[in-house]
Amino acid sequence: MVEAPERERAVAPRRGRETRAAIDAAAVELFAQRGYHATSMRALAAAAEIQPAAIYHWYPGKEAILVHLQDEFMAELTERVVAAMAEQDRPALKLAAAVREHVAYHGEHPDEAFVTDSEIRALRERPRRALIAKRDEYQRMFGGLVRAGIADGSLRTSDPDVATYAILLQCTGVALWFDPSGPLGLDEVAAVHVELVLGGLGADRKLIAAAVAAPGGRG
Amino acid sequence: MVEAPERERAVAPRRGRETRAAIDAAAVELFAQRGYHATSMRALAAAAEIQPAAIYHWYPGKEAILVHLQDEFMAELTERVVAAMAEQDRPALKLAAAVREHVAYHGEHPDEAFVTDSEIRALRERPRRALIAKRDEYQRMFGGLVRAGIADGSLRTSDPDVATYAILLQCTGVALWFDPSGPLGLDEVAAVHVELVLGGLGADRKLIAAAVAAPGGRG
DNA sequence: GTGCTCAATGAACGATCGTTAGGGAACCTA
DNA sequence: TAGGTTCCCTAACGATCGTTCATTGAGCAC
Repeated sequence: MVEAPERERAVAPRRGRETRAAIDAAAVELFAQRGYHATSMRALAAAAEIQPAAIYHWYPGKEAILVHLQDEFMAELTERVVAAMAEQDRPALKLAAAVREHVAYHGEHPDEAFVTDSEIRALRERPRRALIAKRDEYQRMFGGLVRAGIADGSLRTSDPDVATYAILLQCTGVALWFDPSGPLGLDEVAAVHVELVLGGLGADRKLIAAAVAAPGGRG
Repeated sequence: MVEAPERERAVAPRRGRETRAAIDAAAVELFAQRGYHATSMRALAAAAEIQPAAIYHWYPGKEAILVHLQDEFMAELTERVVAAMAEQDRPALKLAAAVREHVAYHGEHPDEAFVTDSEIRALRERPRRALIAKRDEYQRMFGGLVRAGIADGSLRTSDPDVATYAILLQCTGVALWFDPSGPLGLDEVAAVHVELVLGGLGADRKLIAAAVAAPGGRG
């Protein structure tokens, strides 16, 4: 029998769980840069330096990568914001801490934030509903703080729901434009947002100054 | 000769320019709902009730539909906001008018707004650069108003650039959540945003009340 | 060293993608 | 009514998509 000519196999080193991390990193970057549908499994594999079929050892399919990424982001974001809120007592200061942490986390993880927000529609019914439920619950936290601030007289707005949407949108948007090498640091950007949010809610200057000054319980 | 059995041709009525409008309408809806890359030319054609090949009579390709849609939105938005600004004299009131018009237009055309904002990355280099240039110019208009308001002493912020980003993000976001059948009308939502924006910029209550009250020069 | 699991491979599947070729019916103009 | 143009069709192109298949080499337990 004639032996088939030994073709070299381009064997990637066996990296175990590191491979999964490489897939995740590639997915975050490419989904954010080009979008979920514009990113092929082959492009993902190339960025992770494996063959396309190897992805299926770690994930059941393309959508599962997206779901994993979004779930992780929402969980970590929620945990950090809840923790930041817990360090304050007055509603307006809780809101300020939440805004500060929300901005900081979005500035630190802009790609994850962008993918989580913008690729909801890429999900099929079931996981989409689940993610939207988490997002809604997260938003209700902020809404509750706005209402509590109004109730105790420190805040004021002609519509708490609209105000809540506006607050979250401007803070989430930081992920779209913040540049770590720009003139302002993340904590400065966060402070500006605290000022904008509380100002928009009619807080008095002393309260705003106090909220801007307090660095998330670390002071 | 044997005649081939006459198969029925599914002939759509000739609609001329109406067909183009149907393609545009289908594109706005489907691009907004599923995303540009997730929308096939076949899906577009089905929604417009024509065959896929007919699209190429009106557009040179898929990207051209997106470009047309985005250009039209940016042009109309800019025109309306510029006109609204022109009806006021003081910077803070110009800003309020711009915010009001920006919110109104986004509330009226949420799909177009969303597609224009979120599908920039789907464009190839050339049209992407062109759209980004228009968007940046539009943003600079708002930035100029913020700075002018600071210069004349009616507004105040610790960073005009961050404030400008925040203003545009919260107002643009109205396209994401506004529901015409909801409890608030578009002009009410716009008024809330005027209040939030000017409040965030430290305007005094009299100024805010004046800006909220003035319905875009019609009073 | 023998057997088993893990992590990865090359090759191929059917489906769908954007696009094009070529033709024909409807409409306008003269 | 003849001729040209407009509008839309059917059919198919090559490329690429997400995914599956059978297989293989490395490393570990006994």
